Amino acid sequence: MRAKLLPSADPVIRRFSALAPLTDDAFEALRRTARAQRVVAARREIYADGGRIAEPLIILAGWAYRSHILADGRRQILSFALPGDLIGFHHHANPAAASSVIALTELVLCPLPDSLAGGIAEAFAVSNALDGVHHLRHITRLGRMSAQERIADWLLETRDRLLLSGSTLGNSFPLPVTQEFMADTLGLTSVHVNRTLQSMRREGLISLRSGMIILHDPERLASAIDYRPARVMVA
Amino acid sequence: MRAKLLPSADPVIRRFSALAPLTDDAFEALRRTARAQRVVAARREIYADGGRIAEPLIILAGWAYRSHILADGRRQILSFALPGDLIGFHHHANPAAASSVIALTELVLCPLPDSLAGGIAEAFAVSNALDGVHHLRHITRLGRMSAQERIADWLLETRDRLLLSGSTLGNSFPLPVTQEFMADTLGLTSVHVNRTLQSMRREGLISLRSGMIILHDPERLASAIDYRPARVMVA
DNA sequence: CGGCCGTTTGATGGAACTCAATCTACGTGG
DNA sequence: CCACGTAGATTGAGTTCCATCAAACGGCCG
Repeated sequence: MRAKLLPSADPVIRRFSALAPLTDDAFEALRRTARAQRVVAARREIYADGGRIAEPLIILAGWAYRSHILADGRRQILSFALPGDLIGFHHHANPAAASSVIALTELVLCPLPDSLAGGIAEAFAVSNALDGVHHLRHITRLGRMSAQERIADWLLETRDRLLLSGSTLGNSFPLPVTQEFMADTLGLTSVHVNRTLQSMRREGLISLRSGMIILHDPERLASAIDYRPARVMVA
Repeated sequence: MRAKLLPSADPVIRRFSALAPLTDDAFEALRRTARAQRVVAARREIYADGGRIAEPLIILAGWAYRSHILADGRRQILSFALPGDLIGFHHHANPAAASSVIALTELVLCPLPDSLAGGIAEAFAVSNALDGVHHLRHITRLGRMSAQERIADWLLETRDRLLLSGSTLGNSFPLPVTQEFMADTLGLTSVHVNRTLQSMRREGLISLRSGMIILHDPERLASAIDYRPARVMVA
């Protein structure tokens, strides 16, 4: 376990201001709420499937995942929540969680700012819409792509999302998921994920070790599967 | 082609008042806007992928579908929009369509009411949240269910959605989709959908002819795959 | 140093795909 | 009223991804 720094509001501010123009007051409001941070251990459940969503939260650091478990134990991971992401945010009263949200890594969370003025409300709406778009893309991924395409497409999407909050390092980024998690995300088995990753390494597309991944040529990878970034607003 | 009746606001009113309590004014507003109906021919595109969403619409009658096409022609159908459903509704400015929406059957549409007071705004928010839940369920369906489970689960969900607007007839309901469409929805090929449907017929689970389907024992079917209805609010 | 979690490898099986042909229902024009 | 065209459903044979089962391997931590 490495030394723990106090996470700043940086990823959040970067992401939200990329989603909507924010005023200085909005920046200040985000910085203020980020001070009210709480830490959640890995594997802790944040929202339970079917339970009431107590309170929306912002992720300052760490990854969470949303999942659904079938009666016989099969698990589907629906999405990941990354630094700067919003979870449990809804436009209607008494929202029930449609799935569990669980901390994948240790998580640093903070509540929503008191005021959503200055563009924050718009950023939240866009963030929500982006989540929706990612869900739709995941449907296409699962329904109509091969194992290698699913992995490549998901890696590129994850990279784009991390770029938004400045959480990448050149062509590499943290990937704190086991092959088992990847399998449950992409509708495969961990054995097949393993073999597919190996073949992608052999082809020189990726390198993967100790929780970090390198995409050696994201553009080539993207054009190979005709990947294009998600968009929720007309240019 | 059968004689065409003027579609009433009935399915819409039923559905929305099931989603949120509506005032008499709200009923009246819905009835009023339903008179401004327009007809769209089957196969006509309503929103184009990536294009700007001109205007949200309500479906008075008919089915539409949302789909995404890959570069090599593979198609994934993301969802269907049924009578009483809302399409193109967003909480942020300048929304871009994340996918095409196309009329599956002939469609009767109307615009949103002038005022969203009296519970309509809340019903819209709940309707949107329900769509989101259905997308998540579709992810699980595609990622972790067998062909027969996918079909059964999707039929049960479609039935529940039609029940909301009163568009079923006992245990049967209209199903204006070819096996090709079902395949592109469920991540299968039409050949395999055909064989799976046949086996379900042989087992006495369903009957299917001329655009209508009968689920002979929805409860048995539901318990066989541990199906449970979608919910977006705590009881 | 042992236990555990995650990765890797091998052998085998099966659910679903592909390709291709036939069948059926239905609408259309002669 | 019937020949014809077409879209969709059905059937058959062969194939391929990906799943399953099982075991071995590697790194990390207590």
